Amino acid sequence: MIPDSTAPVGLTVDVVLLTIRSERLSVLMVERGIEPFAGSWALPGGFVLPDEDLDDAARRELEEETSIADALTHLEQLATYATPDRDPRMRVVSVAHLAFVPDLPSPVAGSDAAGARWWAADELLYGSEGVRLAFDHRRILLDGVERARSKIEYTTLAAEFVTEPFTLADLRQVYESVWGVDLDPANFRRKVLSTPGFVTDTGESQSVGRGRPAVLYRRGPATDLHPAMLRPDS
Amino acid sequence: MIPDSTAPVGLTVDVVLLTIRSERLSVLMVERGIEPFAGSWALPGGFVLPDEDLDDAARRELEEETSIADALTHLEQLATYATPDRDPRMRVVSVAHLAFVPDLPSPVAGSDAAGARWWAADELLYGSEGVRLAFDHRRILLDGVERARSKIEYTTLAAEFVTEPFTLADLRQVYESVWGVDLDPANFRRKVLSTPGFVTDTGESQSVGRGRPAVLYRRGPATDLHPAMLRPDS
DNA sequence: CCTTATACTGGTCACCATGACCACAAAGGA
DNA sequence: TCCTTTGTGGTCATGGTGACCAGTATAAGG
Repeated sequence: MIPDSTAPVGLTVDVVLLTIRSERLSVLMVERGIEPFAGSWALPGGFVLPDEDLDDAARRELEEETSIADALTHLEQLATYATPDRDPRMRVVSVAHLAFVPDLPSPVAGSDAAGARWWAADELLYGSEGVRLAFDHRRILLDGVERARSKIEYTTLAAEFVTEPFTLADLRQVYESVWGVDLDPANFRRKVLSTPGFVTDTGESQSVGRGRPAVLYRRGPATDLHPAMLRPDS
Repeated sequence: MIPDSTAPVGLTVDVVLLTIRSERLSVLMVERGIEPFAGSWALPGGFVLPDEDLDDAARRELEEETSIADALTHLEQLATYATPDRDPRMRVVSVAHLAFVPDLPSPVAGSDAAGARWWAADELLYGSEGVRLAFDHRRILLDGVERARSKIEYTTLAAEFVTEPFTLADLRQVYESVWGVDLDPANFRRKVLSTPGFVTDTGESQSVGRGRPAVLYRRGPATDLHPAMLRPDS
């Protein structure tokens, strides 16, 4: 019971910060300037301070490295990664977190790290280019994307990806980008409006160029979807 | 980036091991013999060895403390708890795991710890008796039970709670115990049998006293339920 | 100015899963 | 031999969904 046979371990947090950019699910990454994995892209994160809670550390690191000062309305724990050799320097246990923000909450400027930018998730995960991810961050990113895909099925968290006010097409675009499918506009509308508290009508409408103007909505008080939004096969 | 400002942290695993005993959802607990929290009940667990993976540590601790040698067919990570003052001795980060076993896989004998026994989950969580739980293990247990409740909705993991061969009544009892509801036998049967690969028919049947004998089944190859098993309101 | 393309809105219809039942079968116990 | 109990098989109404169609409201183009 006494930790005499335990090696020193480092405790870190990493954040999978997702958004929708140009109709694509995107993730914030930081280019590493030092070894190991210098030049590779890593999830924003870092060591947890003494007496600091995990979610506090996640928010602080996001602020320091990427100046995303936006109060993250949703930050949840994703999973913990502790494979002994995942960091060549020492044993490091990383508690990964998952967060959603609307498109372009801030232009990722004034960053502490060498460089921070948004990457399209599938480009980073399945792109043929020689993009290199640090540590086991590819696995973490895979788990984060999968968690996001299932979370928007049975919660209203998809609305965290859009700025208020938004149209039902905006919200539908979130589902289509995260799931990688096309949804029928009419059926999607019926589903969202039949869920009490998912969105609230503002009465106003907006035209974005071609097509009939769409009614504008805001996020409603509901947090769960019963029954869930069904994800099409492919 | 360099961990110079980090305090030493201890890394532990804790396991929420659930089963069904006497038609009640039950959890394996260990009585602590030493301070802190001597005399309180704790989840089985302990420190992770150097170069040891988290799930290996969880299996080893379960073996050491409770002699549950059964190869756990399902052991999943639950969540990580790292509140700075959760252990009065030092900062300890605990990665909680969740596992399901059939009723009475072994009588919890030859235990390393002072005492290990099964507790009915609701008795431990909401009982009026003066049962004391160590550390933040009440919160971990709450999260584990909630995870189990939702997991059996959309996976076939409920079958991990029964010994083969089993009747549909046995499987239904799992859902009723975990969810705390009553299910219609006929509708439950239709749902299970209409899900390909949930269970496989053995052709044999068994009589357990009163009532018509029930057909015996084994676990099928399916792992997911589409659509999910619906949990009644209350 | 009129036509066309585009996209949001509103509706119908068939299908499927489900909940609430009902009836029968097959065992044990009084 | 009832009678109770429990598993099995079925019907029926309801609600959510996918597929589809029609109408409306805007911008772009001739």
